[in-house]
Amino acid sequence: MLDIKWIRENPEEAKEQIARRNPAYVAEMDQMLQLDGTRRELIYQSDSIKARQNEVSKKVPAMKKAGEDPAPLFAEMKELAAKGKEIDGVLKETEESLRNLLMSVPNFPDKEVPLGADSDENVEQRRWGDVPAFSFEPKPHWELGETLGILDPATAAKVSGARFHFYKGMGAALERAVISYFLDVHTLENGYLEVMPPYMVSRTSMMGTGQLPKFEEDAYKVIGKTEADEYFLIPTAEVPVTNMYRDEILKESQLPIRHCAYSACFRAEAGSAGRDTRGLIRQHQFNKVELVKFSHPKHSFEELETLTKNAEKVLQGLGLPYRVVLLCTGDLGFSSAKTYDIEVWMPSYGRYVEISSCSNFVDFQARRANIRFRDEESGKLAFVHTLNGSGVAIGRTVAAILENYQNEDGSITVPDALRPYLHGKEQIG
RNA sequence: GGAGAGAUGUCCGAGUGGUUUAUGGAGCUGGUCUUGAAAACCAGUGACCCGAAAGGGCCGGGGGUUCGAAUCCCUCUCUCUCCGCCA
Repeated sequence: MLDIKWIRENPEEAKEQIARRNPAYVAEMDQMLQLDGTRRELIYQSDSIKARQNEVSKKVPAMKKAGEDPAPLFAEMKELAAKGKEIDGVLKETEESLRNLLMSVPNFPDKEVPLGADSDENVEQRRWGDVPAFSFEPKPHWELGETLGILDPATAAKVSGARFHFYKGMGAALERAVISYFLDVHTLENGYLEVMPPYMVSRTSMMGTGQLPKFEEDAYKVIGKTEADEYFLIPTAEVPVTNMYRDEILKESQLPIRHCAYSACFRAEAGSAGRDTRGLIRQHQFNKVELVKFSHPKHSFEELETLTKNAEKVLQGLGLPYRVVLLCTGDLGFSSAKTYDIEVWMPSYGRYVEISSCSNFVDFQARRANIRFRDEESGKLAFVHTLNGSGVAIGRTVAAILENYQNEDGSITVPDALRPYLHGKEQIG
């Protein structure tokens, strides 16, 4: 959520900044300013009436004490109450409209984010590792997985539907090994505290991180005994882990807080019909290790750099070639001010494929979720900055391992780092 | 699922219809004292919203009763205690 106070004080700059993302939002910014003006006028009227009510009401006990009859005052009081109720009704509607608008406008892109329409205009930052040169025609991971009997989408389609997978035997073990390896790197080497979050969260939590209200069709909703007994399946562990600190006031000395979390993730993939229909790339349910940080505003951009490097480290550990791109304004996620995507080399695609997205949300999520800290210098409460990134997506990692480590006979060499997690096994198939 | 209790400012915690402009502590800031610190004492400081300020509003969310609600009623959300059930 953007800061309406800042927008009010810097309307032109606010419009310029939001226009970098999409000029269509400029009109919404004007609408916001108008609603804010109305709101403030109504608050002034409402507060004036209340002040008068309090003033008169204070006279009543004094008059009673003096033996006077306070009844003549009651006529004005009744009138004030009726007027106040009317104004408060309009005020409530205005505040609701303003809030809805504020909740549905995306974050300002950071000034360093390059201007661009879509992913073609993202800017490559660096590459790591050598793209493997095969002496044979490399197979896509879905073919390798089926031949090896370790991936079974057909049975999953029967049991659940499209975009689900059964992992079997060494496939399941490999997925599990990758999860353990990533968590070990992040907890033991990168200094993150592991948490295991709930997979179902409240509507309020989904609002807090920005998935709602705008992207409800992308989420799976779970209804219990009654309509009010409503949960959302988490699309990422970012949601429960960020909301751990919702409505909390942190001590400055606690910052930065760094958490890593493994979770299954659930996405409806609305609007992506026909894309990546084969293999592990785009599933309704997938596994992911997520990194989440709560930072002092002063240091959040440095924290984004280290977060990204922490995520890169696990790919380096597995020897998977990747590149890092800085997303342009047109490709930036709703809540993010600045995002680096990490893309792993996928031989079947003949290009790099997104495997992690590392973002600094600055105070956008913290304002929605009301996550604050006491600034020791000023003694004031201020919003923290939240960050998160995949560290990294498990299914896509397994796909990348199968493809990059495949041998001509269809077997897979197990990367060194994973062997301890697979009882020393060096090869699959 | 049954029964009960509760939600007040950064934290603890008073307040059950009208001088409460929300007691009182703790914390934080400044001062006195001290070689320094602690303690003690003095003063200042409270979330959030509107306002340039003065000031006003604001006691979990929403609704109601009343001339007047933190206080009474309804409702929602959450927390705690006991009982039952259960991996």
